[in-house]
Amino acid sequence: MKFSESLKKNSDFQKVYRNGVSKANRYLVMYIMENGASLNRVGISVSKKVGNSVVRHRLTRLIRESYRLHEDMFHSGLDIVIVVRNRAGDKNYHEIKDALLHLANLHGIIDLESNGKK
RNA sequence: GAAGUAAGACAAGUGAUCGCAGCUGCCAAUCCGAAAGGAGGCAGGUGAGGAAAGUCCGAACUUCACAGGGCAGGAUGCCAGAUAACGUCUGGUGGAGGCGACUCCAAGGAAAGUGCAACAGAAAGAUACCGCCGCGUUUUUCGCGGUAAGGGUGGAAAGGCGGUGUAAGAGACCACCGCUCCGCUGGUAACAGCGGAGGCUCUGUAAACCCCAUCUGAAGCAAGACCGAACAGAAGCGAACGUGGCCCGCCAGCUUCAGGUAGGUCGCUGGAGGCGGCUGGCGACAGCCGUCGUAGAUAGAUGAUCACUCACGACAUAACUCGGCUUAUCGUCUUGCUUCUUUU
Repeated sequence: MKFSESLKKNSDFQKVYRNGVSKANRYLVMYIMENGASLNRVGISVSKKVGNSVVRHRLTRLIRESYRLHEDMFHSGLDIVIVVRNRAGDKNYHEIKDALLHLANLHGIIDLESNGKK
């Protein structure tokens, strides 16, 4: 990913959970916190309640792919944590992508017009 | 052809675009570096499973512990073999099921001891409820005694079955079968066959405690090895400044050392390896020859979109590596064998 790296340490996740702003819809929960850097850092969390290893890996990839393909639209300098809710287990790419963009729009961190030009 | 049984193979496919992780090659130009090289870029090729799962056994490897012996705990439990090893596998023996192919079996010990056996039933290491027989009484009834052949209960009722016998019965006696012991024969053995003797008096349960025999040190790749910032530590040096009348000392600084945190490198994939052939063995397997190169991430890589085809796609994602076991699973195909039916 060009403008982003992944969020790795547990302490980073905890920091975002504690200090960030959260919004949710049917399938996802998104936590946002400004990190003061020029890059975005993205973390994805899928609980074991959602499904077995295959389901969890698939959801992680769908979210990562959704973010990657729409990276240009996101504002930078943010720490983003995306938590998958239980009912998202059997959803396909388009539903996950729409959920992700919907949440980003709620947070006001994306620029929809740049997508229209592209 | 139908039904079944055993063994094995596969686990939707093709193309295009974008994306991810190692590897190989190239890079005059960007950044770091004295250089090697690295970051980055481009190209090529590779990239999860039959169970990768459960983590139930066994091993390899690593660290720690360790004179020797015993106890406790744990595991295994017919015999012989295979194997690095096993609780796995192979071939047998015995038992259970099936017409059969074939499948299944924690398959040592119940006179060492303890426990448990609900309910039913008269009685569960002992018994007489009904019944049968005898005697007494007697219209019936009732009482005493004998009896396990019959009924009923139960998972299980005192060896089975037929006869002799008897008041009725009973291994009381006899034949056959079974059980235990002894001998002989066959077999490496489990065991089988034959012969003889004995009693048939004492149920089941040891995936209940237990007894006997054999095995067994612990933890696990987040094992562990190496390099190694920062902070704090030790030793040495210590110009100037400060403390001080001055020296030592302290503070600051430099050098070295040990320690081993963040981080990095290794462990990390070529191995008791796959495939084919020959030889030995009933077989598990072993030996020899040829051939193949097949993931190594470290918050954790296999995805997305579009198009087409079909049977419309199950269970499920490597994390040090092997050998097994168990469990989950949409379906497709191959081969051997069995039973039945039809045709010749």
